Amino acid sequence: MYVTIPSEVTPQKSTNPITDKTAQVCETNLKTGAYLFYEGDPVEWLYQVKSGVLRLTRLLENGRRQVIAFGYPGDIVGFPANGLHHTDCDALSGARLQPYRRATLEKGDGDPALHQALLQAALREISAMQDHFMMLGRKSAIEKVASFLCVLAERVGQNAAGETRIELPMSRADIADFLGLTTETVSRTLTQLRKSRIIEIDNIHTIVICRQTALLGLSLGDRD
Amino acid sequence: MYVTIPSEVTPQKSTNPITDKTAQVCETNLKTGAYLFYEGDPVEWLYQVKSGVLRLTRLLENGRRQVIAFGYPGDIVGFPANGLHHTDCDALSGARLQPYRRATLEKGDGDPALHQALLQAALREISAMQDHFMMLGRKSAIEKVASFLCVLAERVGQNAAGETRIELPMSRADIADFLGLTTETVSRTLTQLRKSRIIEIDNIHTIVICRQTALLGLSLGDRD
DNA sequence: GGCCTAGATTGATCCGAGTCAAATCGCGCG
DNA sequence: CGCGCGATTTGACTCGGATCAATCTAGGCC
Repeated sequence: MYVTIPSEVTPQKSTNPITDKTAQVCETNLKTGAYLFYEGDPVEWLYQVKSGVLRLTRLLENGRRQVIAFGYPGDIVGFPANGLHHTDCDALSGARLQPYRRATLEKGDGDPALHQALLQAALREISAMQDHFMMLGRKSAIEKVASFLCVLAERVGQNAAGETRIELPMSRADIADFLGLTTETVSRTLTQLRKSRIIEIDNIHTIVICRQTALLGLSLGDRD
Repeated sequence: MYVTIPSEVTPQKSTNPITDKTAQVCETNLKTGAYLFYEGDPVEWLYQVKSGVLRLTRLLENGRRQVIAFGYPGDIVGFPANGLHHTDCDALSGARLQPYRRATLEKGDGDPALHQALLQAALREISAMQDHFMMLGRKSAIEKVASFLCVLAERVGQNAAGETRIELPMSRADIADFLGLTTETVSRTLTQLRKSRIIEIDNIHTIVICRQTALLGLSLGDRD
């Protein structure tokens, strides 16, 4: 899940499942907390998330961490760079995954349609990451948090009675490391949004967006 | 040019020219300041930079700007997302470019080797952008500037008498927008590096790195 | 040469987010 | 049920980098 600027939602939803009529390999499962791969591992498979949420992280030598992305259903993770994984990847909640052979992306042998789909996914990822640059480089804490919630609402929000409910399987620290903030700042910002009645915090891992338009405005930098 | 963490230079240099024995299309030239494409344009060509430096930028609605990347010789620019360019691109200095048809990347017809090379370039770009995430999200001003100079030194530095000289065709504002800083902070940080005799500022667009090891240390977050 | 101007530098001040610390919450477990 | 511990929230304070403003510099041009 790459946080994109809400105003420019990609026209063709990345949640469309890749055609799996030719899938040679069965889905696999990954338990909560289990690792799918580590940075430096040789890439043998790419994975499309079918259910659950993955976390992709990188560590800086001095212990600082960056959450590169959250992998939500529809997303494809594990693109190789020089044949190797360049992030760690583990499951925030039990996940079902559809593996695709690395050769399908790189050689295209076997299934041209699948090759094509994987290639397009890689190209979309480049674009999504560029959106994330704006986020990390140029947005304030409240804009970052508001953007994050808006994207999640768009991707996995459950609408009911004019409100949108979203589950946050990740910790505050994960959100902080994704947005380039500290846990304290994430927590304070959520409190601030709650106090201005834009969101409700149902429980730590469930947020209800009450005033979507206001949140969207904040994510774009409108003064409160 | 994507700023990567100096300690993990990609083993196969991205400056290796893609085989152009089968290049159907001649090189094209781009004058300083001229635009190669704009955000939203349909992608017809990808371009490999042969000489000169390109600048890829995105604008946020409220005027804030992010420099996504600088395109140095060997880099490939113009990867499509849903068939469209997702950045503006202009030349910081007169550039020679080798165009490749978009179909060569996406369909692979004609030249499988070229298709393969473009695909690998796209995958390397994903990895390079993840490095940049660490930069934008987790590094201080001095670490950012030091990292930037180290990468440029590695990519295009001219070694002489134990010193490395680098040309900066971009303005301080470009560097700032690339690193997620302000021009003032970039300027102050360069002054600070100059005063601690780690670099010399020959003229505004030429920097000499005197103490490469110290600069590398700063880029990794060692306390000065 | 001398002016003009955009870009760069430097200075003073402010503020947002980080840091450090303490209190609180929530859940698993004996 | 009460305990213990990690995650979260809240508070007080600090500081790095932004902001606002004032030079300074170097080309470009007459």
